[in-house]
Amino acid sequence: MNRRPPTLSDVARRAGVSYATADRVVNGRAGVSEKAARKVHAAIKGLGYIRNVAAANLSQQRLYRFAIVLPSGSNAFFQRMQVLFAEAAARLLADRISLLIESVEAFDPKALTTRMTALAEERLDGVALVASDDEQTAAGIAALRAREIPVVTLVSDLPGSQRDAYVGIDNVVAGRTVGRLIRMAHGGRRGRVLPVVGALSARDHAERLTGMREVLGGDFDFAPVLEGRDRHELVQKLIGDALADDPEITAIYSAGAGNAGLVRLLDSLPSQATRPYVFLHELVPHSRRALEEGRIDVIIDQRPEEEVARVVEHLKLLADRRALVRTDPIVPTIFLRENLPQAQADALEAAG
Amino acid sequence: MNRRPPTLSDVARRAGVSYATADRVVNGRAGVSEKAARKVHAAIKGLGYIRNVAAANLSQQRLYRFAIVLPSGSNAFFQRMQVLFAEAAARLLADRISLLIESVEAFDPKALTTRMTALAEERLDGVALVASDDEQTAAGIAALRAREIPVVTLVSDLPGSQRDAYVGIDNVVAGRTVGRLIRMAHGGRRGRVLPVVGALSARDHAERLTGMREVLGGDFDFAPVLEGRDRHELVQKLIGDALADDPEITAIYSAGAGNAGLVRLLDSLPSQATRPYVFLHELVPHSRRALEEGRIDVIIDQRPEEEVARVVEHLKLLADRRALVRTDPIVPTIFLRENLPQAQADALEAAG
DNA sequence: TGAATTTTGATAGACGTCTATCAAAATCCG
DNA sequence: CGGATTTTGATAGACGTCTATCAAAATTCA
Repeated sequence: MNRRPPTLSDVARRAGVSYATADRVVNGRAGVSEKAARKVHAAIKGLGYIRNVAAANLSQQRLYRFAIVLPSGSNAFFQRMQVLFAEAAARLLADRISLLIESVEAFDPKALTTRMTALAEERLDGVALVASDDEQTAAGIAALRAREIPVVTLVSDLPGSQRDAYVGIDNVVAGRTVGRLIRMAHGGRRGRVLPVVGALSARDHAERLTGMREVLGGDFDFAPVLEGRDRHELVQKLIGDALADDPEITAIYSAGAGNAGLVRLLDSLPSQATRPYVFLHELVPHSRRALEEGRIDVIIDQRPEEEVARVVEHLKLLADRRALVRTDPIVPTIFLRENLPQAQADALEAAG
Repeated sequence: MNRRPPTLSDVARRAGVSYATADRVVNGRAGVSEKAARKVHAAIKGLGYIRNVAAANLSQQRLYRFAIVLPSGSNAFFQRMQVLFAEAAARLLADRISLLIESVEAFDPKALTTRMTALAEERLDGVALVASDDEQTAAGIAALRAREIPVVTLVSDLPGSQRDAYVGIDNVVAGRTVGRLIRMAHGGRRGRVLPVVGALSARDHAERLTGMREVLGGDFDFAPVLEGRDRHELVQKLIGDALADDPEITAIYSAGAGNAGLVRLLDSLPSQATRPYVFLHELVPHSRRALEEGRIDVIIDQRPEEEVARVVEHLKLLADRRALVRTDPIVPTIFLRENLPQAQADALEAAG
């Protein structure tokens, strides 16, 4: 019925060459005539030969070594991501995969580049990093690639660079999604939206606003964009002032971080007054609590668990020189009070 | 720096026993004194020994054989699932995992049980199946478990049975989510919801309605529940009649299948009239198209891609007698026109 | 104590691939 | 044609685990 899968010896036999020659072909070593190579490839195809990765890894005592570079700091989202990578690392030991989780100062391209240069010296099988949008980082990626180390960008992409893949959401799509939700929440009525970002120069934040505007078009108007630098206190103060100044605001879209400040502010509002609809990004302990308690309405999440899984999957495939699967962007996920993931609750609490 | 991971020989040496004894301990074979077993376990812990699965599988020429049992028929959701499993099967060959994808007549517990009995005879390493809610199925699961074949339920659970795990959404949660969205879409105004299911006796459909009612509470009222038997024509006719009879309806929640009929009906409505909000389940070609064209508003999806990935992950872990990870239910995902996954579009078209 | 039983040790071969080596054969080039 | 070069074949050992076998040692029990 189903007999044993063909081995490389079977391939060699069918191709009419020696095992050594077949081996040279599949491992791309030099010194094989074209004719022989063709015969081997034909045999591989004919038999449906698939290299036994387990045996291969065993024979080379292969240990996959991947480095993950995350921005440090108090950002709850990246703290969560770090926890998830640490958990993954523990699990992956059984598959002989080791993750070196590194932190670099956030928003510091020089620090990132320095770290990348150091990593290029190590015998790594792949690197994942949160790219910042500048040439230094692009050069760092190129340096890694020059040493044949695959590179995956995470959360924030650098499209012009030589990275092998990007794992993260499409921020324009995320913004459009929020736009649609804002429209829904207004139930056909017009409204006035207060956009809040970390900085307008941050590509991802800007893209999110663009997306939102695409959907809300001319029907809605917008208060001036606030730049909260992703800092809790600043976010809290700016939004507080804006709401006090402008009673017409019906919705707040916070496209950046620093949302603990936003939540604190909402907390301080008189509870009987109708507050604006609030939309923000990333499911972390404080945003989760705010959603559960009805202080905010929607969280758009990029599902870091899925991102972590995909990063590892990509790095493994790249290291094995296999084709990538699931290269489509992560779909931004909408969390309401009702569909909050249960299991995460504990993990989030423990982490935060 | 990082030296080679400990092998079972290292464990034996440290425990002061022979390799053979250590091997007997880790593989649970008889004929080992308690004292020796304790020493070996201590050494395993002390060294942080992790069995090299690659080597183990190699030595046993292990080929994982999993069976996936899906309901056949024209249901677009299960058609998609079948495609996803077929794709996964091709990929997994490289990891020496073979998936036998089987179909049984939908809604036919006897057919399912017969198939399960047949599967219990095969040398399988695991079975995943869409459980139906009856004792025959539970007995079938028990029969598989009696032969040490792990069982994972998929999409539809059977909590009382001996299944090792369930992969799917919590339908009450899905219903609550829809409830919240209906509430949002009404922007604070009251409304009247038309619930449509395949059958009220179908546990998942009933649970979804329960969830929705929990959230909409007393503020909304409900038209009588329609039972469309998951058949396009019936669904189309019933809803058409209901809408004609009851002009107060502001929203339709279709918790079951047969939504091609719903879409056709919406198509036939006069385009200038304001139609009710429409919420339905499962992203498949016709529902996707309807959402893109603005004929419906929201699709709640259980992300079959993720379910497929988890099923395989669970089966593999169960076969290796390792601990399961990610046992929390799948989170129902909200799709709006704006956050439809791009890459899927082609696959869905190709499949449907 | 002595025989029966249980536990332990030592070891060999297999799984499929990789790496390396050396000799033999085929091809190239002046 | 003959020497240099390239290509091929044959094969051995390693990776870590599993399975099996056989003999030796320890323990149990009458």
